[in-house]
Amino acid sequence: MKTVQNGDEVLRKGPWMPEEDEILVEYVRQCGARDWSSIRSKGLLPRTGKSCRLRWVNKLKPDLKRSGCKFSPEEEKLVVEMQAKLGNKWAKIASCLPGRTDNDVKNFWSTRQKRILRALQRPKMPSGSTDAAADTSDLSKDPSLNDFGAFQVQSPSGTGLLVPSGFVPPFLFEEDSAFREAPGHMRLRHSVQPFSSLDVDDVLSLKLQDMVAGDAHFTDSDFTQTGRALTDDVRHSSVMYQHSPHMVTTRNARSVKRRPRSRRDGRTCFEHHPGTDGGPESVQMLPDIGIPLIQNGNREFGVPLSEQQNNNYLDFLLHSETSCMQSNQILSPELPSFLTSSHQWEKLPMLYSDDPSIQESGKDSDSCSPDSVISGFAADVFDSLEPLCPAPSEWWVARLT
DNA sequence: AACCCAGTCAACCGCAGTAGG
DNA sequence: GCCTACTGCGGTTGACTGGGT
Repeated sequence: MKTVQNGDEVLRKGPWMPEEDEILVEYVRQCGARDWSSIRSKGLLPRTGKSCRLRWVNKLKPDLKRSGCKFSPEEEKLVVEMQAKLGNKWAKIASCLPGRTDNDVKNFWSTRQKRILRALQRPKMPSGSTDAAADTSDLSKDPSLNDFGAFQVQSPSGTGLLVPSGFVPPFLFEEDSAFREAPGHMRLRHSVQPFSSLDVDDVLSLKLQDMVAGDAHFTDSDFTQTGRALTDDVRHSSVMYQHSPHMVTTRNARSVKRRPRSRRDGRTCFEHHPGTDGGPESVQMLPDIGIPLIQNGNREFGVPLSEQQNNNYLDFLLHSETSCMQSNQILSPELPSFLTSSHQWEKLPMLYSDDPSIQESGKDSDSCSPDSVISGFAADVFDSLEPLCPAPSEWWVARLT
């Protein structure tokens, strides 16, 4: 219990005592749930009006579900749906959930978000990879993996989200004429402006189909409507990421994947593929934009296309993680995405196959960690990268502190 | 048993909207 | 119209707890 001297008065803060609750309940019974500040002015309780109201609303009000009562699946579903619809309007959402307060909903949501963050941060290592798995148990603490295998999104409040680079939604990348090499070609931007309207929740709640088809998001008018877009938030880099060199989109969010292409001077550039910018055929690109319907040995696994189209990005991530972990596979996007353009990379799935013969054919290293895989590559793999490309450590728009 | 960590919950803080003087 | 107090909301923090090591 904390007390604060406020002039002649002593204000009490911290946990409420049962006696205080009784006084408050009695006050509400007599005077109604209003004039909270008069509780203090009448000398009933040494608490601020705000504190009294909060205690009543969150704890003492009749018909509240008792604390510890977990959200039912129906409640969860409703919260998720309403949050997608309304945003963080906890009070509004809570009003649709009998017995729940805005605080309940808020806490529920933040817990859920943490769970998601952890799920996204958790590396998907093949079984039997012991040390490597332990060493990378938290991607965010592994700078080398960050440099090659992940991007981070940070909310204005500073909460970071780490996403394997292969999962980087392509719309996070913006075409920039300054980087155009020639008509039909473009280099990957090194200083991509993050679309500030895309905070973590935006990304995670996207419908996969929309991501590919480009129907739902990110027209210029959308940016205008969001108000925040491309303005201060951008300058403050509320979204921080590391680019995934083979994924680029145009300004109007036609999701386009451009595969690295060798140039005569040895540099890598990215070729525009007409017909991949949002038409129906683009749905077929789901696996192609880093969504892991990936080849592994002779198998494909991942989420059926029909299901992908119905899921949002978050659902998809969790689903794919689960399915891949169940089959002891590693998601290919966990690995350095730019290397997927290399022929050297093609043998990587073998490392993660559960078929020993396939494993053997691809194995030239004891460990299966992404780092060890990278170090196992021939040096010339990196020669094919864009020479002007800054070091991975410089890819960040800003570094998490 | 001690420690660590994640999850949960309660409460605070700051800000914005509103009503009343 | 301006100021002030009140109220409500959303973000954040810190205490507590339980499970795992």
